[in-house]
Amino acid sequence: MSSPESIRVSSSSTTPVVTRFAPSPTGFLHIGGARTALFNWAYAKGRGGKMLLRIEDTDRERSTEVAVTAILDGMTWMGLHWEGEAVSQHGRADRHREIAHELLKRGNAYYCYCSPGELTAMREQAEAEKRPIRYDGTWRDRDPASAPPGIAPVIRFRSPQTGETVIHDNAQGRVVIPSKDLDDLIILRSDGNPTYNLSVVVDDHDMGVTHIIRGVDHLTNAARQMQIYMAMDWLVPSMTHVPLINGPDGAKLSKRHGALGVEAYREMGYLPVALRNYLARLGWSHGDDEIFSTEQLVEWFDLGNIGKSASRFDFVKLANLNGHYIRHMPDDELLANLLAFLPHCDGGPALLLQIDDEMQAKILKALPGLKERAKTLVELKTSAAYLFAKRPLTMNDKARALLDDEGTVALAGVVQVLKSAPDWTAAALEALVKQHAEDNGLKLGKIAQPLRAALTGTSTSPGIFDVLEVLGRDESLGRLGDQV
RNA sequence: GCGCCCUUCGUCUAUCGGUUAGGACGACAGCCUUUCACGUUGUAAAGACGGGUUCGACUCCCGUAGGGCGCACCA
Repeated sequence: MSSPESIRVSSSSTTPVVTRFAPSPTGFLHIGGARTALFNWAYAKGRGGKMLLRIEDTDRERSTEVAVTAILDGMTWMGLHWEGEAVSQHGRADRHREIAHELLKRGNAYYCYCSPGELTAMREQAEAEKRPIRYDGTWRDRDPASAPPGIAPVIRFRSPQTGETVIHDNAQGRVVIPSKDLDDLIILRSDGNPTYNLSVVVDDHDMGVTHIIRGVDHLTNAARQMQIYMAMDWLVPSMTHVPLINGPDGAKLSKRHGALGVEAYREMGYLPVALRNYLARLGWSHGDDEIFSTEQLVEWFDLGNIGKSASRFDFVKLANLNGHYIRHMPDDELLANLLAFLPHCDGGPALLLQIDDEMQAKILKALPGLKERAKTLVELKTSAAYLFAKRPLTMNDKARALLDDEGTVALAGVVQVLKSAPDWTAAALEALVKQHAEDNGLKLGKIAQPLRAALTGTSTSPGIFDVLEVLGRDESLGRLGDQV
C-alpha cells in the first residue's frame, strides 16, 4: 500500500528496547511459547531493555485464570523475568474501543451490518466457487442509513484495496502481502468488544513496544496490523517472526510429542538452564557454539541469526544437554535443584519426608558419583534410591543373579577384610579390596559386582568404594551381612 | 481453493559465489574401566529435483515436488 520509505519504522538505535511476550491464556505455556518468551527476554536483556508481559485474554470464552497462573509459573520456572505487572488485554477494552471509533472518524473504518449468518453464507459460496474466502465489502461504501433495523453492527477496518504491504522482517526478510489478499477485518464486534488485531496494535503502541518477536503464524497478521499502525500514523515496531517448532516426526506438535506445558518438562526432570540452552539452539545459532550459559546467550542473541525453517523437537538432544548441566553443576546447587524438583514428580513428596539433615548430607556426599550417570533429575532421584533403602534390601533380578553361590562366597571373603578396615574411606577400602583380590587370584569384578548387589540391590551404581564410604561402616557391613 | 513462507548428514545447525561442505546430538568402532555412566580417539552420514546466470554455485534466478503458516464477530 505504500513504499517502504514512507513507513515509519521504529529505530532501535535511539529508543531503548522494549519487547513483549503476549500469550493467550487458553492453555499452558507450551514449548513454542517458551522459546518465543526466551527470545524476547534475551533480546531485551542483551540490549539493556525490558520485556513486558501481556495476557491476551480478549476471548472471554476461552481464557481462564488457571491458564494465566500456569503461564506465569512456567515463565518464572524458566527464569524469564518480565518487567512490571502482567497487562490484561481485556482490561484495556475501553481504550481499544476508543481507537476503533477514532479509526471510524478518520474514515479508516466503517460499520458493517452483515449478520453472522450472511457471512457464513458468503464464505460457503466462495468456497463452493473455489474463490478466495474474503469479506466482499458489502458495507464498505454503503450508506449506514440503509441499514436493516435491529441489527447491531460491527466495525470493520477499511483496508487498502490496491498496492501491497511490505514487512521488513528480521527473520523472514522482505515479505510482500498484496492488498487484494487482505479483506476488511472486524476490529470491534457487534457486542462492542475489540478483536485481536486491533487490541494488539493499540497495546503494543501504548506499551511502547519497539520490537515484536513472535511466531510466524502471525506473519499475515503483521500486514494487517501494519495497516492499522499507518492509519493511526503510529510508529511500526521492528518485526521478527520466528519459525515454528514441530514434533520429532516433523508434523505439528501434538499432545503425543512435545505439546506439553513447561511444567511437564519440569516433571520430567529437566533443568531450566538446559531447556534455555536447548531452546535457544532451535532456530537460532551462534556459529558452532552448542553449549553456552544464559549470560552468553544474552550477550550473543541477535534477531538476524534466526533461521527461517521450522525445526523439530529432539528429546534426545535435550537429554544430552540436561545431562551436561547436571554433571557440571556444583553439588550443593544440584542438591537444591533436586529438593526443589521432588514435590513435582512421582513419589517425590513421600521421598522428601525421609530427607532430614543427615540424609541431605548423605545425598550431597553421593552426588559426585550419582550425577555422572543421570540425564534428568528423575534418573538422579532413581539412582539415589539405594541411599534410602531399608534393610534387608530387596534385590532386583540382576542383583540376585550376582549373588549366586560363587558370588556369595566371594562376598563372604571380602566382608572379613572389610570388617578389619582401619579406615572407612573410599581410597583405603579400594586399596584393601584390591589387595584381597590379588591375594586370592580374583578379578576385581568378581568381588565388586557381588558387593554392589548386596549394597544397593541393583547391578549398577556409582563406583563401589564410593558407595561403601557414603553408606558408612555400620550400614555397609549390615547390608553385606544380610546377604552372606 | 487463494496468499505468504520453508527445503544442507537421521536431528539441530555453520556456510553469507571459490571450503577436502564444518560443528553438535544420535549411530557405529576403539581406548579407559569393578557395573552403568563419564571421558577420550576415530568412522559412516547432507546441499529435495530440474533448468538457467556465472570462469565458478549449497549460496543468485525460474520451475517442479514436498512441507509449514494464514485466510473467524479465535488469538
